[in-house]
Order: sequence, then C-alpha cells, then structure tokens
Amino acid sequence: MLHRLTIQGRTVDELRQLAAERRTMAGSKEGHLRTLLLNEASLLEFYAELRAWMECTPAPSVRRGAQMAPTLPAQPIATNLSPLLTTFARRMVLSVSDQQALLSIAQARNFAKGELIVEEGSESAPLLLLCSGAARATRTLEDGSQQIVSIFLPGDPLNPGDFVLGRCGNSISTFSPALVLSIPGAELYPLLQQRPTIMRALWRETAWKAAIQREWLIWLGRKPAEARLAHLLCEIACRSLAGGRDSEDFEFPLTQRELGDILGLSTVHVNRVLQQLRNRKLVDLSRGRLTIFDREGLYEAAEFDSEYLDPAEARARS
Amino acid sequence: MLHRLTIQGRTVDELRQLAAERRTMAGSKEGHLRTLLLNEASLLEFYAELRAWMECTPAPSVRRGAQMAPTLPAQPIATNLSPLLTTFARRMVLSVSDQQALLSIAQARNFAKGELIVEEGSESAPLLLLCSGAARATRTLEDGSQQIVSIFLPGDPLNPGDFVLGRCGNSISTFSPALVLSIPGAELYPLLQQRPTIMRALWRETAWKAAIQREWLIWLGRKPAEARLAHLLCEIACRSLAGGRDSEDFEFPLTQRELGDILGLSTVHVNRVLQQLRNRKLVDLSRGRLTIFDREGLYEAAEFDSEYLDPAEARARS
DNA sequence: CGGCCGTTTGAGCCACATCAACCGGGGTGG
DNA sequence: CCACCCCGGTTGATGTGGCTCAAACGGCCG
Repeated sequence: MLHRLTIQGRTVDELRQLAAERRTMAGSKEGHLRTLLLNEASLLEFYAELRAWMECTPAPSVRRGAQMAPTLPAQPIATNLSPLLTTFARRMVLSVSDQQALLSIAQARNFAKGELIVEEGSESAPLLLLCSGAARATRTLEDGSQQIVSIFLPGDPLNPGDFVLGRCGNSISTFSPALVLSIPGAELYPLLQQRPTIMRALWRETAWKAAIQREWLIWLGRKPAEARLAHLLCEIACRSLAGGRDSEDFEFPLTQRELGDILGLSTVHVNRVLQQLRNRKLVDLSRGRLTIFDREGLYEAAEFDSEYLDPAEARARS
Repeated sequence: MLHRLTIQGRTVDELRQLAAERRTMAGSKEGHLRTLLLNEASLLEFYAELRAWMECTPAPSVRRGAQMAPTLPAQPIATNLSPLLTTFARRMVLSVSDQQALLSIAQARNFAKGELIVEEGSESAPLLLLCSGAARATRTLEDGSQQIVSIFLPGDPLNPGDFVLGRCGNSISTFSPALVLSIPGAELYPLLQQRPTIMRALWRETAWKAAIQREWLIWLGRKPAEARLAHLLCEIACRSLAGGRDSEDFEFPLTQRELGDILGLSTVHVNRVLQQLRNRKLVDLSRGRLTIFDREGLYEAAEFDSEYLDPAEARARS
C-alpha cells in the first residue's frame, strides 16, 4: 500500500534512484532492517522495470513472442518481468493492450523462502502471478504427511482455478525467495467482462495446469519410483526451458524431502532412486542445481512426451 | 445430421409421435436393426423433451435452482435433461437464456456401453456434455496398463479443459450406455464472445474438475488402499446426490478392474479391500449397485470432506 | 450347454516404508 | 575464530502393503 502510494507519480528513473538509495543504505545496516531495505529496493526496481516496459509499449517483444521465438533474447526488460511476459505471449496469447491492462492493476510483493502465500481454506484470494522464484501448492494430512499437488515456476499464475471458484483448496508457499504479483478480484472482475480474451487466457491456464496434474495422476497411479522422478525432472526441465532458462543445467531449489512429497515417496527412497539416475549417467542433482547429462535417456526412463506442456497447437487457432 | 434435419420443423408432439412409432416398430424387429430403432427413438424423445423445455421457458425451475434447492423435484422435464439443467443452475450459475442459447446449438448422440467418445491425441473436439450414463477419461500406458484420470456423471461437461486447449490429452469412453450432447466449436466460439457468463461457467467447470483431480492426487500419493477406495465412493456418492439420485443406494456401473484403474491398485487388491469395507459394515457393492450402510463411518475411513465438491460458496458471489 | 467376464481366494515376492544412525556443510552464537 | 547445531543428504537393516501368478467360482448370454 505504501509502495503504491510512493510509486504513483514517479518516473522510471526516480524509482530506480529510490531503489539504489535503499541498496546503499542497506549496505551499512544489519539483520532485519537490512533485509527490509533490500526488499523495498527490489520492489522499487520491479516497479521501475514495469513502468519502463509500459512506457515503451514494446510491440517488438510481443511480436517476437508470437512468432514463437524459443527463448526471449537478452533485453532491457527485467529478469523479474520477462518470464511473465513470455507466458502472457506464448501460453496465454494476450495482446499487448491486454497485458498492459493486467499489469496496470497488479501489485508486487516479495516472499521469503518457505513463506506461506495462500492459506488452505481461505476464501477468495486475489489472482496471483509468480514472477520469480518457485512455489508449491500443498495439502497437509491429519497424520502430518504432506502432498504437493502442484509446483509453479516463474511466469505461472498461482491460482486461476481457485480464483474462479472463490475458494482455496490448498495452501501455496514458496520454495525459494519469490516475487509475486497480485491482482485483486475487485479490479479484475470488470476487466474480465470488458476483455474476454483475458478470461479465456485464465481459463486456458487452468486447463493447462489440470493437464499437468493429469500426468501426475498417471505416474502416481501406475509408474514405479524411478520413472516418476524422471518424469518430474523432465517436466520441470521443459517448463524451465519454456521460461527461458538453460535446459541442461539450472537452479533447482527442491530438497529430497520435497521431491518425496510430490512423488508420493519417502525421503529415503527418493535418495536411492536419485542415485540410480546418477549412476545411469542421466542427471545429477546436488547443491540446488540440476544437471541433465542425457536428455534422451531421461525421457526414455520417464516415458516422457512433452506435448502436453506445449500450447503450440492451441496458439495456432488463437 | 439426419436427426437435425428431421427435427428442425417439428412440434413436440410430432417428435414424440415419431419416437413412439420407432419404439413400436422396434418391438417387431431383432438384433442390430432393433437397437438402431430404439436409439433413434431415444434421441427423438430427447429432442422432444428439449423442445418442450425450451418452449415453456421454465423460469420457476431455474429460480428454484438459484435458491439452492438440494434436489430438483419431479417435473415434466425429462430424466435425460434434468441432471444437465441441475448442473447449469447450481454449479455453472447460468441464466435461463444462457441455458437456452447453449442447448439450442447442441446435438444429441447415444453411445453404447464401453464406446469411445473422444480419442486421445485428437485435435479440437466439440464441447461435450454428459446427459445420462457414466463415463471416464483414461490414459493407456506402453505396458498396457490403464489409469483412469477422471470420471463423469450425468450433468458433467466431459472436456471443458480440452476444449479450450484445442487438444485432447486423454481418451474418453463410457461406463454404461450414455446420452451425450455435443456443441461444435464453430457455433460455441461466437456464443462465448457474446455471453461471458458461459465462458466463465466453463472455466469454473474446468477448475472444479481440477479440484477433484487434486483430491485424487492426494490419496494416490499418500493414502493406503482402503482410504482411497472409501474416498472414491464418498466422492461418487456426493456427486450422485447433487445430481439428484438417492444418496444411500444407487446404480454403480464400475467393475473392480475399473476401480483399480482409478485407484492405482490391482484388481485383486481392490477386491480384498472391498471386502474389508463390507465386513466393517460400511458399504456393499455388488451387481452394479452401491449401498452405503454407514455414511459417517465411511467418511471417517476416507478422511472425506465434501467441501471441495460443493460450489455453494462460489455461487454466493455469483 | 459352453464360453466368457467379473469376482474370489491363496501363495509367494518385491518395491517401497520405517527406523536408526552417521555424515557434511553452512549458519549462529559465544 | 572456533564450537556447536541443525538441516539435508546418505547408508543399512528390517518390516509390510500391495503386486503377480494361478486357479476356482458364479452368473449371464449366445
């Protein structure tokens, strides 16, 4: 709220200036205050990037997206904004003006690693878009065990389905520090009426995530542990690739415990299966990095077919 | 196509007349021809019911639905049409005119038991609505094993998600003889533009089904066989109830093999678990009927909470 | 009446869970 | 700067839920 007010009248350069000030101030501080300042700085930088993008009405960036460039080349556009824009253009097939309409009513917020974003059972959260970091949707059972039912990468909407149902069926929390845009229902509803393409885009995202959940159902129901793990790694690699990251070696913030909570396996068993994959020279996963040595082999082990992740056909008839 | 043409100019009574003729003709025939005639008769009867409903513009029925009557009372409305209308009113929150707009471009078709409705991997099917019978969405793996990823009861849309993605991620086939409405994309697209409430309704249905799949993920990942089976039975009982059927004792067309394909269990084990539930006097399942003796106990065993199935809160802010 | 499909029952086995201990690194407090 | 601790990863031993294979049973349909 404070940020919204502070930001309203500022130019891009002023915002950057303010952010820089906070960063230098943070240099001389310690602990809690320091993180607070850094947090504010990062938000200000994000708003600066956002405003810069808004002002330059970057038709080229969007047109390039529409032409299906596999990765957006390095741009003045912020790394925090870029995955979201990629999703807007590629998966959601939104026009520039739709994108601007959405972003103009969005508020940014930082979340720490492991922080709760949405509480299970709460009513009607705003629509949330993940800009950077990674997140998960979880359900905790009576016996304390957890099941992760969905994971989110930069650019993914966190809760299109919950948004339209007006009820949150699961908690959402971060794997790593994350920047999240939130779009309040009160402002979004009228927009959905005016611009059916946005509504359709959110519908499509809901369906896309349901398609992913369907794959999860399949390996949970029918595949042995190694194939499950391999399939999950394939999925994440593909989605990361679409989000613009290197496909063979990238950050991977999940612990083995969390992998187990996704795959329906115990931590111990995840470890052993991971070693099998390592020994078969397919992947390596250590210290928060995933490296894929043999993509073909991994796909094979997972019986993975990336088609369900690719909205290419859908875009064809835009 | 033939039906569409035949039907165009007819009155309700003429349609009923034609249906009756076919039924009497069928009485004197045998085998294939007979089933063909009965099929045609049932379609004609459906169209008659549909037209009757259209003509009487049944505002009362809808208002009653909007007031959350738990079950639509017996009405002149056909049993084939009624579950769909219930869904329209309760879950999808569609106005009468929206309902009429949808139904006026719908074509009916009968499917036999076990027949394939949509082939996995095919592109852009029409939107399909299940009027009567039960259906499943399946994925078949390389080793021949199957996983059922979704089941459909009367009134459920079969493929809202696939429709918006323009790609069918799984096959859909019937459990029992079924009447299905199909709404071609070419006619539906303009309607979605004109009437955003219909688009939102389909989006909502997509989200609703995703919420169910999420529950499936949870028991597949974390719950033992007995709880899985119990949970599935609870879900079906609740959904049947919402569809207007008796809650404690109703038709249940799934074989134990099919239950296994849903629950990720072998047929043998489904059988044993089913016997456990029987011995604990919770349910009985035999000869295609499910009887619930102890609803409380069953919910307990399943750790079942019906909230995720109920669109009540969603409707509150219509 | 015979075949077929769905169900039932038993025996043996394996993938994965559980329990328990140890290791290694990075952050924290003294 | 060191000692500690806590968390994530690793390893081994042991138990078990659910699978597979195999065979028999019962009802339904041709």
